[in-house]
Amino acid sequence: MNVGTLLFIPYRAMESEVMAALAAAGHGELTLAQARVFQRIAPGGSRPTDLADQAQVTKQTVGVLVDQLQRAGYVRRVPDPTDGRARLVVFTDLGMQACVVANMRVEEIEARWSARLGPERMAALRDALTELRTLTDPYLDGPT
Amino acid sequence: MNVGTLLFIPYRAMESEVMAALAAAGHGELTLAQARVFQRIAPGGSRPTDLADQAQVTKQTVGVLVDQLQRAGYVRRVPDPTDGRARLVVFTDLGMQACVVANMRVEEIEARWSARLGPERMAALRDALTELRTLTDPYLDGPT
DNA sequence: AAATAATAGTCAGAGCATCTGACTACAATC
DNA sequence: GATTGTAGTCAGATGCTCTGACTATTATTT
Repeated sequence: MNVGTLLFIPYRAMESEVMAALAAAGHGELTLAQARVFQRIAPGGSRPTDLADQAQVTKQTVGVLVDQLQRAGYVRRVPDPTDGRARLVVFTDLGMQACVVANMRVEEIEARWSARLGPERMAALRDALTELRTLTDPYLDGPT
Repeated sequence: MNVGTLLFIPYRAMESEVMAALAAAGHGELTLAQARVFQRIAPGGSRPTDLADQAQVTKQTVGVLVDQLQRAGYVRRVPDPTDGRARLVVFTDLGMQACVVANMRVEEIEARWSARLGPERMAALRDALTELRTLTDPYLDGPT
């Protein structure tokens, strides 16, 4: 089985489980596509263009998804004080709550993985993946 | 950065590069969704239902994508000799050519990753991911 | 300072992917 | 032989994503 598929399996498993945790916490209206943008919003807010780069979709797509997130009450758009053309997508209180739910579940999953592999191998896995970013992440020189 | 995202980055990079290699080899009409089903077809043929389980989409979706692959000449549907209800999706010659192109590129990418990490860490990465499957792969008890 | 080019974002329209629900055909079980 | 389960398809609807065109603002050039 190729490494690409081996990467995909746990990635997809984590994603599914986090979506389930969100649904269980009352955020069932969130779709996967919305969540993929949502999770990339920085604590201090992010520009739609940056979100598009990171999620590897067009900025039009991000625009649609941010519209939906905004209508559902998870984010707001505020003007970017440093650039009159830009706007920042920031969390609302509801959005931050969802963030907490998701992050807690991510930690739980990572703990489970670590228990299976042992702390050293888990750390080695993380290190290896981090190093691969230098080869594969087109977005390494990202925004703040 | 959470491990889920770290898994996603190289996965997506490999996928994109393989799609580019296919396009460069004249298979530019293949879409990502088609390829995700296509790559899971076993050498001896696979049932649509199995493909759906592995790709984690509904069998209706697989049906649509297999229709497209068939129309494009990459696969054929043949009756399953062991079960009158079932059909097997098998590669055509063109399909096998595309397979070769994809597999060669996968090997090339894995070699590049291995060169970066060193053979031991690459092997450890593969081992760790394989072991995680026991926790995360709903499809471990798969078909032949 | 004015003109030009580049960047951030939005609007409109189209196509593809995916789902739910309902259905047919065949197989397995009782 | 009747019932239940499984493989697959058909139809309809929704959601995601894209390309192309546009406005507003900023940066660069002359």
